[in-house]
Amino acid sequence: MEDSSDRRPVTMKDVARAAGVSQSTVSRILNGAPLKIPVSPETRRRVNALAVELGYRPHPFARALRGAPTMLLGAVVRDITDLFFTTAIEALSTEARRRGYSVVLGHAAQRADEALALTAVLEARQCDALILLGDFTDEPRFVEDLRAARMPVVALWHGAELEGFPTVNVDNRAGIEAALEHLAAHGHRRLAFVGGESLGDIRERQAAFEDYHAASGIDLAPDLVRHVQNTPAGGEDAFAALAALPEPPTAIVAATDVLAIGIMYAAYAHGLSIPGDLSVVGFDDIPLATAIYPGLTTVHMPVTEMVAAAVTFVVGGEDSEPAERAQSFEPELIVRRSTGPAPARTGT
Amino acid sequence: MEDSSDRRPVTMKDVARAAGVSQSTVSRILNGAPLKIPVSPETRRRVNALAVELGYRPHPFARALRGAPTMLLGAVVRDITDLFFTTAIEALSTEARRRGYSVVLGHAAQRADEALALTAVLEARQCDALILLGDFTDEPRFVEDLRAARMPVVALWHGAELEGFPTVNVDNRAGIEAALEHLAAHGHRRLAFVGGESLGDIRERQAAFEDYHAASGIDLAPDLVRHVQNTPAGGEDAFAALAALPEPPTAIVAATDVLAIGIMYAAYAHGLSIPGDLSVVGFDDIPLATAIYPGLTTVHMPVTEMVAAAVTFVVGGEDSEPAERAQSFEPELIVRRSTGPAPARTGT
DNA sequence: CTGAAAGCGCTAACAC
DNA sequence: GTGTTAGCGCTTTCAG
Repeated sequence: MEDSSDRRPVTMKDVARAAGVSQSTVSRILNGAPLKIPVSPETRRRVNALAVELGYRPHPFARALRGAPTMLLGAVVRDITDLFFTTAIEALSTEARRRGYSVVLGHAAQRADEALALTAVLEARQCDALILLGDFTDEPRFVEDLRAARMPVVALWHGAELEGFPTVNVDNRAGIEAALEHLAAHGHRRLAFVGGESLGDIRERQAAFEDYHAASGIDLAPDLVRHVQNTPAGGEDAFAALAALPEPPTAIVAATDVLAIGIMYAAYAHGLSIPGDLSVVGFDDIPLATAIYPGLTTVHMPVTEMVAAAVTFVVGGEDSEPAERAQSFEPELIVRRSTGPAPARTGT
Repeated sequence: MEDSSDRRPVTMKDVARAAGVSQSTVSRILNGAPLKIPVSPETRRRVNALAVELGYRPHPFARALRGAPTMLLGAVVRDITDLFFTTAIEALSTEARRRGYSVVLGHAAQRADEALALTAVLEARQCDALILLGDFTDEPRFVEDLRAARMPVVALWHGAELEGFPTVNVDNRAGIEAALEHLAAHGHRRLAFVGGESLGDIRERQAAFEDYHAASGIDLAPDLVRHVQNTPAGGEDAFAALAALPEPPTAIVAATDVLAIGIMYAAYAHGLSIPGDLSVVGFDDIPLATAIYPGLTTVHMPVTEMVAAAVTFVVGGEDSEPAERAQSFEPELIVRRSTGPAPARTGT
């Protein structure tokens, strides 16, 4: 059925020779809108058949050379082991394929000079666009390089504006407020906040937490706001510190689910029950959130939609163009079993 | 300092014009081994300086067109949300960058036809090589396409041989045996095995589990081997089934840490303490394993080395070439707190 | 030591 | 309708 002389890739020239037409005719037929360009149906049929039979595959680099898009999307992720970004990348990969793109991974290493090297690789016209996942404000040289690069860039979950680039974010304030109102309705009056590095989303979530206290007149001891590494281990550290307080909180708002998981484990290890002794709220709604006992109450984001919006920003819309340079999506509080009424023991 | 006419990418022609030499001279200078090719030191110096000053960047596609490697590694992952593969990808990304490569993600979608589409993208000479992460035997058409593609392919954690491709695997049998001996030393005589889809690594781990029982004359009720989805939720399902048994196991061997996590949660929810009432062993040693209460005893793999070996297979060794077409690495049991003596209640 | 020229696979004017 | 011709940015003979 197939030619067994399967040595060298089949080029247009091969197809042309086989069909007895010129190479450019083959190009026209294989590319142009089906019936837009003037070619005889007969030739068209013959060439198409031959192309399939010979197993012709366009060579993307040759096309790219001619100025065609590479159909490659560069994804730069702050920390690819972060469970949240893992799901984000899956969504991105799916959305990219849906549009015919592939994703080139550029997980930003710890070291600044590596992030730099990254630009060189990704910027070298290899990708049609760059998608930043997470906050990069602590990588100023990298951002500077990006600005110099002539390539569409979008910042996803950067948390705040990234001067000069379109951004797609979640309304962190609304998410935190929903969580706090939920806790308040359950009688919690002594709340703690645990976050990772004070960047982007985290910073916004913390600000919302603090503002809520100020607005509702609840006293907020500085000890109740903790910064740790954004890992379960970090969450454990934070719990340890909070549990050691003279008057521990009855509820903890974690800036991410990853932290919440660590907090819950540490609470169990400490002999507490959840939500009996302590309520915990997360943020992100990673898949693990449903699989963790007793189910994590958390703030869900429309990840798929956000990713789609980001892709639209950089490679152009599917239908209508996005209006603004910065898009914000509304999150939703998902109430599971990790939150409940404040324990009675709470003092006046 | 910099030219402000920062419009179009700087090509060799630009550098040549600026230096007053021919474009081919620029090519020679910018590529050839530093002093191997005959060019006057003076010209060399001037061209190099100009290249930097103008911000010249080689265009990889033009090079690729000429037959140069694309420096792109395609990574096809069964399930990119799998916590284990997440760490694997990070390792791969790091190793790739170390060698000057970038990673193109091709996470295989659920649906077979999508996995197929994958080939078209990755096979089209975009990548220098393909790295398969996980088992793909249930995707025969994909594997078939791979075989037809003229591109180096290696299977990492495919679990068993992949007919025709080099493979890099862990010695699953040794890992399971270490776990079982550890449990046996603690007096456990009634053990259960929980695994995901019976593919690759999972199948091997299960076989080792069963063989161990046969060899040591321990009776193994069929009910004690469960297959569930490879997620924490799957682990919970498995635990529920095992706990409902007339004589539940005193220890559970999970084929992956992800499952172990679900099992542990379900055990807590069931009122059990670990390892007091139940011992749990995992496999993989994902980062979460240390961050989970009370610390998961699990089988660790030399991920970095394995990834490096796989890359060496497909893009050539750094120093010496690997001898075999299939490499196997030795795992190591990491004992944490999720395993302990079998509870006294165990019947005779 | 260096320039001219060809060509990688493909697209796009421009002829006929 | 279809062939011819350039040329994308780069490497590589082949002449000087």
